[in-house]
Amino acid sequence: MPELAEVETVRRTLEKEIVGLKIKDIDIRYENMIDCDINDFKSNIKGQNIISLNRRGKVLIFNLSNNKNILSHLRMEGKYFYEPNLNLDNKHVHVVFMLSNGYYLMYQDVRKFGRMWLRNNDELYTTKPIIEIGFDPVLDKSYDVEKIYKEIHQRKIEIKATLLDQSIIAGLGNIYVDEVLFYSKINPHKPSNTISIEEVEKIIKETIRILNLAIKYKGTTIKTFTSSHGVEGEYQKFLAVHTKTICPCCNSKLICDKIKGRTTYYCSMCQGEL
DNA sequence: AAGTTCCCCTGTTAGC
DNA sequence: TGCTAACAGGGGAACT
Repeated sequence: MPELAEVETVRRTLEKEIVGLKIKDIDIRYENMIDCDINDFKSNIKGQNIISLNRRGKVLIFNLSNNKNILSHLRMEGKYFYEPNLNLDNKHVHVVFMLSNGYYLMYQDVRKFGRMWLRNNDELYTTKPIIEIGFDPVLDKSYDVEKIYKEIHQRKIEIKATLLDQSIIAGLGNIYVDEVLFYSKINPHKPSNTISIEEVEKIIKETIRILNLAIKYKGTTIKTFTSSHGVEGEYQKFLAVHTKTICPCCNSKLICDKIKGRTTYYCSMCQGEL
């Protein structure tokens, strides 16, 4: 569920809380969360200062004083809590960082889909997961429309499925991709190889506009299966089609179906035929 | 190289 | 009431 806007909101919140602090110790309670040797992970982190907190696509990057970085992908339900007390009753807390000011940074993930990696500064952008991440619509101030058009146009799958692929445009997930396609007036089922370069430009501009607006409102909070104690955003008030039933533009009934196994909302009137 | 399928997880909900 | 199966979904791995 956290998409670029939510991850950026988490980054901004955490940045104020933890940058400058030292990681005194780390407790990994669910080992599959870590994508490398647990002991290497621990020994490389313990005793390091948190220099900065960055982001690329949906990946959080904790830059440490030993030129290493903790990469964290929240996937579906990952959340960070920064609190003075350790909550051991919470069975969904899988990683605990003990900080130099006595506070705890706890990573909670009900579905356990999240992952963490450890990368050196010099390999950060040339190894997975970040090497797979394409144009970041919020961080990258310029883009090559021709290149993005080519990457989209050479695929035959539905445009929504292509936009969910982080290697072309990064940061869109199931909610914002529906919004972007609605405002771009493009049917999500349209084959990617029938998308024109003008439509690609529209998609990029709407992606930049919508993600920045969503960040302004601290992301979208939609009721998931679990009650969330994480960052509560406001952007759900501005959603045009995702989770809605009536088109805000023409008042016709929205269509709700599946693309790549993802629930998809769109207006067949406003977003045209295939 | 692109596309397809399976898999990881667990809380919630529909169905019997 | 209690059980089971289906479902939700981002992305990686393996395979075609």
